[in-house]
Parts: sequence; structure tokens; C-alpha cells
Amino acid sequence: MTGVLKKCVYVSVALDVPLTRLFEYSVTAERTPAIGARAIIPFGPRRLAGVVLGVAAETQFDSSKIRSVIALPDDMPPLPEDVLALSRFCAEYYGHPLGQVLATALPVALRQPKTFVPPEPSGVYQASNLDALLQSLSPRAFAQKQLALMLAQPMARAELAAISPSANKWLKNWIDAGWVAFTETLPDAIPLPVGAAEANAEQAAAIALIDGQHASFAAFLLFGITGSGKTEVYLQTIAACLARGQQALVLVPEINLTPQLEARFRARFPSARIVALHSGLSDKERVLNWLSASRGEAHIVLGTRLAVFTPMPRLGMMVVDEEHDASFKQQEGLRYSARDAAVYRAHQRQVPIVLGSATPALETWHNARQGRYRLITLQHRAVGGAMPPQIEIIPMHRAKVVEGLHQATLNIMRDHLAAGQQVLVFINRRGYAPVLSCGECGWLGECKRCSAKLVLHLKERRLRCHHCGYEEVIPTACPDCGNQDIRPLGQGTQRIEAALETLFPDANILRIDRDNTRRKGSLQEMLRQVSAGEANLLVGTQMMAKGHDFPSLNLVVVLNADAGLFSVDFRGEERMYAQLLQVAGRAGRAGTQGRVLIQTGYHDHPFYGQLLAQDYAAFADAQLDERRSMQLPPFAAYALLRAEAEDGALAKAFLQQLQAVLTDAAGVQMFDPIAATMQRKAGMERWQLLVMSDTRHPLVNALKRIAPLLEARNNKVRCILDVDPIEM
DNA sequence: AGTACTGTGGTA
DNA sequence: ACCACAGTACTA
Repeated sequence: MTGVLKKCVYVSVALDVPLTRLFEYSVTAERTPAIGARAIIPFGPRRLAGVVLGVAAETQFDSSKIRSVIALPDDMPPLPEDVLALSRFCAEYYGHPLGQVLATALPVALRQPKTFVPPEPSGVYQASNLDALLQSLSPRAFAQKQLALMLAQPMARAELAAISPSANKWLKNWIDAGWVAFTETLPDAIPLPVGAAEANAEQAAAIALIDGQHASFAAFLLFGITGSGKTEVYLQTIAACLARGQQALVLVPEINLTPQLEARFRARFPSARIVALHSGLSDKERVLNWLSASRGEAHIVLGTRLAVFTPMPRLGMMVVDEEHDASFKQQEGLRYSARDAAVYRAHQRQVPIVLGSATPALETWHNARQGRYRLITLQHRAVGGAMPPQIEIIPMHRAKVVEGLHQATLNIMRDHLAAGQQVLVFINRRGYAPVLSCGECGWLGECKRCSAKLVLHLKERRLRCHHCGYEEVIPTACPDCGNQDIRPLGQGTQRIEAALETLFPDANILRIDRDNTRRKGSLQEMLRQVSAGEANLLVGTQMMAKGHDFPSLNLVVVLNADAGLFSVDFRGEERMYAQLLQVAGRAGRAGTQGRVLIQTGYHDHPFYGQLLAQDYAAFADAQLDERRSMQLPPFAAYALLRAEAEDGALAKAFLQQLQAVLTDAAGVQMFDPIAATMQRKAGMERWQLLVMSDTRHPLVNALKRIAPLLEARNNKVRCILDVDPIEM
């Protein structure tokens, strides 16, 4: 059909391509989309989905070259202004193309250039008589039982249908029998839960303070030791938020989003719709939960960093739990800090935000000290009778050591095991030993593609690179001198596990590290075994430090703690303190006082004095003084340009080119490009250029100059920009 | 990013 | 002459 000329408008669309500019398309005037709407458009030979960011009657561009919009799918509400503003902020601050920021903000299903077919009308099912329903089921009807149990909470049909193809049929029967109720939608406002846990005076004051700010922006640092009841403060302020008919956004670190946490929220708010958003969900679940929040149906969004972009029309407050956690900083693509983005968004939406931690990031601590965030301290343990753990230093200097374990450590472990208690040995190194060495010529097993040692994995009989995945068989003799006497050096989890098997033959030993928890659900299963008391001697890496409480664990032994003291990264001590305190928190939750033994070769290092005091505030203040005197963050703004190439000289030359462009930029300083800490990784040589400034603005402005150079991608050199890097 | 286009070099 | 592939140009 040829052109009946209709009145057209021009829309500018942001696309998921590494280009800064927007692209314009035409659409008939009566179909004019809203700003923030999704558009499917032709782009060269392909079609893409993008986000409409502008509508105009005219175009500056050669109008004969403008193509028309293919479709404007009505499958999501247009992105609201606050999400667009947050995306623009991330694009500018992190130097990332806006279209790619918006792609990060959308669930995968809505990045596809096709209309997402929304599920059944968003009605909600919930058991009205769960006991009767469960009794009616045959004990072998597992799927039906699973479905029934889900109905303890309000559930959308789509989620239920995922259980079994027969789900719809069963639901219909159960509704007919009067066991299950169906309602079109949930009310916006959720009444305050009855019978909620009591808050102590400190918690009550915190809740009153936060809730008192509900109509405007305020950032709170909720600083409280493990067991001081931060979660209860979140729950009660969220309850007030829901009672006002608003939604709440809760961000947690990746590892913390366990079914347990979700269950705790569901138990507190049985009539609220709670959705999770994290990378463990399927694309389908993700988009359904995202749409539920975006349409204002979900009352609470519980998610990892990616959830910070979720549209929420009635957003009333935000929480970032364990705000110091490194997983809030994305380490690829758009390298954003979800914590900082959350504060920006709370400000944009004029809602309060609560940052919770026992060991706040020094950036956050500084903000609190400066009065930008309001500091709320919880000093008391909320759990009755609980005490902070007793931390002891075991000096390794000239000590009798068996497989990395001090005799004194072994004695204490033996006492605890004999008393029927659980013991955790914490060592942040998986594998059997971190390196294989030749006693004759000094040869060390190294990766050919990385500047790293190969880790010995004895059970798998292999040497493995933990950075690139390279593997080889364990050599029987030294490849350099032929000597047969090659020995593993140092300890890893597997070696400690083996040593403990000999030292404590009667103990039930369980090792928990990434090597044996790769399978989905296996970590949960192991944690269950620990809780059930099926193991009493645990060996684990840092994945043990988080996310679970073990009531009968009251001795934690930390091996090889010193690594953070001499780290090249200035955040080494801060991280180490947080990590040790977090592991220590695993010991002695209720009743008895936990005990923590830290083996160290540097017992008189001032760090351990600060740790023994268990006074994070004092430690953080001291660290801030050091950072101030050395012009380190948060007293300076840093950005890191990382370049890698097969030929290191090319990477270095590229950075020198960037350096030249930045050299006369106002208010910024640079070092020369240097080789990265791990100079070779996966066959690529890596260099970096550190750019800094007293405050953020000159840095962000200066970095805009190099955007064209980063956009015009070089074939041989890959370069990325990391603003506020957390590792250098 | 992802696709198409262009030029070089290797064969048949 | 024909194709494989690497480097380059372009997307409205």
C-alpha cells in the first residue's frame, strides 16, 4: 500500500549499542509514544528494542534517511521519570552509553525486539484453609503439595502454573472446594502485621526516627553489630510504609538473598505481595516480578543490585542491607555501585533510605561523620543473653605447627568438640595447596596464560588456575630439573580437611567451598546438614561467613588471616576487618559466648589491636585519618582505565594516548600507566591508568573527553572505564 | 554490538 | 576466477 501521507512525529530512541548518540525514527502522530516507552525499531539489517527518550515534530537529521518505528509494544508501563533520571545519572557518572544503561535496567525479556506477551490477568490466589487442603492431598502428590504450600502466601497464577501443567485444574478444584480464594488484585495498603516481634528501646528509637522522615529524602546509616536486630528495624519501618499504601525496595548482597530471608519477609507480611529480583531467576520469572513491581502490584521488592532500577510507582522507602558488601558494585559492563545509585534514587524520589551494616564502607562512614547521612547506632544485642564473641590472637611465631594449625588451636578445638559443640575452621583458599614447588631447584607451578600460581587440587589430581580455568595433570617430577621431590606449599581447604581427618578421626567433617557447592542447591543442603548437627567440624572459605546462623557453633578458627594486611589494595584492612568480624559473628549466637581464634604471624601489627577492641567506629575513624593524609578515597575521587591486549605495548600505548588527552584537564591528576597487579590474565596483558581528583565533578567532566576514544573501539586493545573502583 | 562490506592472500 | 578471513565502516 503506497503512502497516504499521515502526520508524523519523530522519536529519539536509546539503543543497546556502545554508542552515545540516540537514533531517530518516525511514527504517525496518533501513535505518539510516552517518554520511557519501549519501541521496536529497524537498525541496519537487524531489529532492536530501545527506549523512547524524546518526541519532536521536526528533526535535525536528514529526514529522507529516517525509518519508521516497527512497533510500540504495550507490554510494560513506560519507564517512570525517576528510573530515567537514575539511568541518565549512571550514564554520565560511570561514562557508559545511556542505551546500554537502560538495557541493564530492563529485564532480559524486555530487551528483546518482540512484544512480551503478558501472563494471565494478575489475579491472586491464596489458601483460605490450608490445613484442610493439605489433608485432602495424597502423601505422594508432591507437586500438588508444593503448589498448596505456595498458597500460604498470595500468588499470581503465572508463578503457580510453573509448578505443573495441571496447576490450573487443581486450583479450580480447590477454589470449588472452598480451600483457596481468588481475588482480582491485592489492596495497595497492607495493615500493620499483628503479633510482630517486640523492638527494644534502641530499635524503637531507630524505627521512629526513620519513619518520621517518610515524606522526604533522608539517608540513614544503621550501624549495628551482628545480632543487634537491624532486620527488625527494616521490617517495622517497611510495615509502616506498606500501611501507608506504599512500596518498599530492599537490596541485599548476592549471597544473602537466600530463601530464608525471603521466608522471613513473607512470614512477617503474609498478606503482602513480595517479589524477588536476582540473577538466579529465569528470564520469565524476572520479567514477571519486575512487571509486578512496575505496575504497582508488588508491595515489596527484595533483590540484588540489579533491582535498584526497578520501577515502583508508589515507592515509599529503600533499604540497602550489608551496604559495605562488594557485590553492590558491578564488575563488568556498567560498573555501577547499586548502593550509591540507591541513594541517588531515594533523593530523586524524596523517600528515606536505610543503609545497614556492622562494618560500614569507609565512604559511608565518612558520609555519616560529615552529617550527610544520619547515623543510628544499635549497640545492644537484640537476642536475649547474647554476647559479642571473644576474639583471641594465636601468634604463629616460632610455634609448633601441624599442617598450618597451632598446637594451642588444636587443643581448644579438641575441648569444644568434646563438649559437643560445632567448630568452624575458616581459610580463604580453596584447593589442597596454593602452589606446587620443587625442593631442589625452586620451580613453582605457574599458569602459562596468567601471572598466577597453579593451585593443587589433590582429589581431582590436577593443577588448576583460579583465574582463567586452565588445568593440567599433576607432574610426577619437576619439569625443570627432573627432581622427583616436588611438594605442595601452604594450605588450602582440602588440605586442612585432610589434616583434620587425621587429627580428629571421630569428628564429622564437612568442607564447604566453591569447589563442592557449584551444583545448584548443594550449598543449601550443606547448610541444612550443619544446622541439623550432622557435621560438627566445618572447613570453609568466605562463603561460610555470610548468610546463615548456626546455633551450636561457638568456636571459629581463622587460618592465614594476614593476607589483607599487606594487600596492594588500600582497602585491604577495611575488608579484612569486615570479613573477620563477619566470621566472628558466626560464633555463639544465643546463650553461650562464642570464641574466635585468629592465627597470625604478625600478632603485634596494630590492626589486631584494633580488631581485639571490637570497636569498628574507632577503627574506621583511624582508617579515615590515614586515607585523608594519603589523599585516598573518600578524600579523593578515583577512576581506573584498564586496557588489555595480547601485546602489552599496545595496551600501554593506548593508555598513554588517553593520558595525553586528559593531561591538561582541570583539577585532575594522573600517574603513568602501570602494569596491572595481575599483569597477565587469560593470555592478555593488562595495564591501567589511575585518574584522580579532589572531588567527583572535575573527574567526571575530564573523563567525558576520552569517551570518543573509548567508543571508537580499537581492534587489538580492549579498554574499560571503572569509576570508583573497589579493586585496584 | 552486530552486520555487511572491502581488500588481501591463498588456492583451483 | 573463487572463497576464506581480517580489518573497517555503519547503523537514523
